[in-house]
Amino acid sequence: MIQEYKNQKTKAEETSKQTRKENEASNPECEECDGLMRKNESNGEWVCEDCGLVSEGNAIDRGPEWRSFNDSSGQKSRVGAPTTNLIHDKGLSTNIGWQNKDKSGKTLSKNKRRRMNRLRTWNERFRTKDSKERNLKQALGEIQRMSSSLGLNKQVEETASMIYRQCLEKNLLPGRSIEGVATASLYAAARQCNTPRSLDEMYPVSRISKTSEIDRTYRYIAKELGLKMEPVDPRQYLPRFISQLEVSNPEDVRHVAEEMLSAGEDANIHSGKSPTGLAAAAIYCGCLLNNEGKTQKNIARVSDVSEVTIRNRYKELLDAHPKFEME
DNA sequence: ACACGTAGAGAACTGGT
DNA sequence: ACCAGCACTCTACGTGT
Repeated sequence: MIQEYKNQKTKAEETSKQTRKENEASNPECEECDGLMRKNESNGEWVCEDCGLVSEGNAIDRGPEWRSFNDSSGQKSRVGAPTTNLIHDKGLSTNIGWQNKDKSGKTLSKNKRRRMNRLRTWNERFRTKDSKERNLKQALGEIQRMSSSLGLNKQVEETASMIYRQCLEKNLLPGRSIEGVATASLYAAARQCNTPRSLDEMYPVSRISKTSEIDRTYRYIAKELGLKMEPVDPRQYLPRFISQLEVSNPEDVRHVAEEMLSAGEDANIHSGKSPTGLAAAAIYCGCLLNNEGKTQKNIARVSDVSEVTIRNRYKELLDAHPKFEME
């Protein structure tokens, strides 16, 4: 008996370790240096491991509450799951127990039982009170299913859920399928979270019969919600790429790269180009001018951009910069 | 080994009908 | 709603230093 209890305990410890690991994998990235943010469990703040930046955006600790309410037993009790956008009512709804017993465990009288039944019925009606709620419930399930088979993280799921909620609020659903809007939301969310998946990747995991429907729906909701799909600032990638490159003077390289990017912006050669490509090219310039001896191949590997693109972009950047203008 | 250039294919978007 | 064209990036080569 005791042995069994111990086994259970170690099993529970193992699973909690595992979930902690999984949680860490979905930790947000630092806005300043792209390092991994870690949560300080005592106050719920997110702190960057690399630069020490403290994020205020998520200052509320939504973790479950593990504390003792009953001093005599000393057992810790869990108050509830963290709120999440992934459950249609954010997990905040009331549930009425099915046992017809009062708090001391006594069976309820016939009259009270009938009353509880009525309460349950109405509670259920309010919980999924209209078509929107039921709709949302189904869509969020779809989003989670697709997200997991595409290997997207929780952050993307949450973002997709937010987008879907906005579609509902703005009444964009009528005339469109739940599947379509859910898939489009996930597609948009994956892009916003910098882990994009192509439309062709989305198609097989969705329950959509036509490829073009995802494309069309995505365009529609992006337009209606004013989703900002503007390309990210190439500067955002500099610190991460440079640190992965392991150059001797990261600051100098970064300085030159930023200068090149600014000159490129002034010359308006950045529009339509991939931000990672521009960042990689700017870093290549920085390495050349600082004699870091990094090849295009080195940079292509850390930036996930082809050598060809680096070549094309870096020549444009040089042309755009007044200092290096071709004679 | 590296830099550079080119061709052909493919993905995402735009605009015309 | 559909299709064609676009500007871009990719892979896979070949060439020159």
